[in-house]
Amino acid sequence: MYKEDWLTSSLIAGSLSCNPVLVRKELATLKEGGLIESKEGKNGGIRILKSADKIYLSEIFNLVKGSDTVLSSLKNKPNPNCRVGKQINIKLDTILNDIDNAISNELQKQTLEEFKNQF
Amino acid sequence: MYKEDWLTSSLIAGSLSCNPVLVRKELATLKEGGLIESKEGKNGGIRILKSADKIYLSEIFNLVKGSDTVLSSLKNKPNPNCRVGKQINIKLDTILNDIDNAISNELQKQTLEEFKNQF
DNA sequence: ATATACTGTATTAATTTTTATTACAGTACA
DNA sequence: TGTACTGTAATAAAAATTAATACAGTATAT
Repeated sequence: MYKEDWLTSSLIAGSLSCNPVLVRKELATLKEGGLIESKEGKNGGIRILKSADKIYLSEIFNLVKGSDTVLSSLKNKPNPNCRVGKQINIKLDTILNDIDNAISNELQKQTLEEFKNQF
Repeated sequence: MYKEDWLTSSLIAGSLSCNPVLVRKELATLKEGGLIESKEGKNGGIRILKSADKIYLSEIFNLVKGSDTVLSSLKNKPNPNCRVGKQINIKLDTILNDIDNAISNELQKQTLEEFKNQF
């Protein structure tokens, strides 16, 4: 097993121009989703676990997205005594979920391998 | 012409629990798009210009969205000496635009009138 | 065994973005 | 001519994101 197999969070962070801790946090999500694995200790790091041609961009999207809808976390607090306000968030949430699904469907058209091969 | 025809930014802001100035700014976009009209001066305000059953939610989305893509403003600045970094934003932008289009298509399924009638 | 270099995670600080506030010129109405 | 709006700019406050620091736990190599 070569050292180069494992990318460190520092290396990735350098490439992205961001903080290694942020990388480790975000990648924890991909790890939970089974897309990558990580190894602690010296010469450790992160590497892809699932074959890139089996990873659709939608899978990454849905993992990273988490439980919120993408376009809003619906933090507005309308008047519950208002006939519309009482229901608006429920109705909006339906649309927001439809949007998430539409995005997911769009991203299902391309695998990570296909994306990679553009370069 | 009745006073009630024109909603003031304060009234709308109250209903949304936000600031009237914010409402006036956002609605300026809808005005440019021809969805609403506004009247200055006493008893002025804002009212819908186009019939709600002719306004698809996609139209509102595209106006409010502006020129950026929804999921990112691509403010990352990858290394231009990197073979991937050099092109990544162009390739990502393609996907981000596809996503915007997918959202727009989804929102084209419903008019404002149909949304309103849920209440 | 022991120094080294990683992950994982928590806490706090800094930065950026969003929203609110204040102010006021311009306008239409009564 | 006073009043109540919009439109817009400038600044302040709040919220969200990102960065920095710290350190326990762990695997490797010597």
